[in-house]
Amino acid sequence: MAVPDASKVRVRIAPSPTGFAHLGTASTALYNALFARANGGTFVLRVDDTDLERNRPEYELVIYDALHWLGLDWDEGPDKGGPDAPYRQSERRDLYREHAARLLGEGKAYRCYCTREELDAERKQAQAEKRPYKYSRRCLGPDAPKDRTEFAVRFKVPGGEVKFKDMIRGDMSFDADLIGDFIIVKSDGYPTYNFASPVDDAAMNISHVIRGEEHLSNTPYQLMIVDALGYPRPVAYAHMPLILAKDGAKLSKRKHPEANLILYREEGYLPEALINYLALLGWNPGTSQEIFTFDELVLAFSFDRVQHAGARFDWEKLNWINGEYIRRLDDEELAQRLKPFLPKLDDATIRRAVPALRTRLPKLKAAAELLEYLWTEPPAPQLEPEAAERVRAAMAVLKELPWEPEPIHEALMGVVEKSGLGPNKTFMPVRLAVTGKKISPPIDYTLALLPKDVALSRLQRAVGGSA
RNA sequence: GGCCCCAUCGUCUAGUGGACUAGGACGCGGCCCUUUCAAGGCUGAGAUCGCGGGUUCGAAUCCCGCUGGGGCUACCA
Repeated sequence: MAVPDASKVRVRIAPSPTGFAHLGTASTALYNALFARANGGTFVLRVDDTDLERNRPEYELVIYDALHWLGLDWDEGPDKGGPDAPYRQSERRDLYREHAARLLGEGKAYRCYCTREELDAERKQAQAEKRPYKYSRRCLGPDAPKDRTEFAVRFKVPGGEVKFKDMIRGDMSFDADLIGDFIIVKSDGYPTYNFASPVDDAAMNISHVIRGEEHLSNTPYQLMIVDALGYPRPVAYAHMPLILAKDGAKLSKRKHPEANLILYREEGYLPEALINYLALLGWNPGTSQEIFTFDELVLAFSFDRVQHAGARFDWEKLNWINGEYIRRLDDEELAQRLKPFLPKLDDATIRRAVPALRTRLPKLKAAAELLEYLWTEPPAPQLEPEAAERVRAAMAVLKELPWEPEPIHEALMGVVEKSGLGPNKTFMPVRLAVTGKKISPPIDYTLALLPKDVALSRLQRAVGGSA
């Protein structure tokens, strides 16, 4: 084991490979990464795969992929190795077994042969009598069931007061007399979360435990394990406010699509925009700055400006931030990022479209709707005679033009002027004829992006007749 | 039920006893710009600071109670 060095900042995240990359994991990873970077520390990724039912090895990739996309990179992990390898809890079972044996040997833990049914009955009984439930310690006494072979290991909770420091909430204190003896090793031989986590944190010299608020009440459990094992406790904890759904409920993957990180990439949110939004959910810089690069966040972030209450997720604000980031991208960069969302278009066309797209995209995927007319044949519009006349006038000048936005713009303005009518009297029927929609990029771009012959034939078709 | 955390515009938040007729951002309304849609500029509405008691000359800010929300209380993490 590495020599503990209290001055060194080491933080970790410990996601479970359930086949789903959760928004909360990104949020926690972000705060850990920020803290590590700000303190010249190390960011560890540990895979918490102790639930045989739910976890699949191949699901690790889903998490790596999402975190990489967000640019949240770790220094040590199952895929990278490191001084405290292995970083997969399923591969650290000897360590947990060893520690459980030690606790067992010292009388700080004991085998529990109770069945789930018996335990359920105990719990229901307590509930019926309106008394707080704690395990009865049956297996510690003379009533312990004999001739059974399957057992779990329980930690013998010493009771008393458990105190610790939370960087967000200050001094915390829990009454451990209220905590029943909890299971640390399941009957399948795997450790439970509240055992594996503190053992690993100690073994990996984790200095600061930064995680979601749902773990606040777990902390006394884990601290008792650390103490019983004689390890130094982490320097401090930080329990981040939860991200809530729009309706104020906890984000669940079943009910709330926004819980799924993959969705953001698919919809065309920029990773740096999501990071920015996540940072602002539950934290604020104390200034009016809203847009932050990662490096700026490293400098500005501090736990004492973290909110204590859960924060609701808001698509509108995310869309705004994402739009801000999109508008700030230069042409080439925006074209590159747009490519996956416009598979039907060649690079040159995308590049030509970019200036017309920039201020119109709350997310990259919106480009597809705006440019759909380039790869689909729109229905021919029904034009009023007056509108058809405008289209004919436009066609007349368009025919002789170099096919670029500027000349198209100038020529069309000439047509508008001659008509003595508002520009929209000409532009809207042209737009309708070419795209089939009332909304499109500016008309000069709308036309120029289409091959000239295609554009003209659509106009011709709209006024009745062939080209 | 028990324990713990929390509570300011619809949402994210500023605010740490007097500068608060409670500020900003998103969203929403209006106006301007304009070629549709955006973007941009200006502007407006929107919170009796969850409720009730205290403390104080004075409370969004401190204390107590209540209510409401969330978490933990699993051989899930």
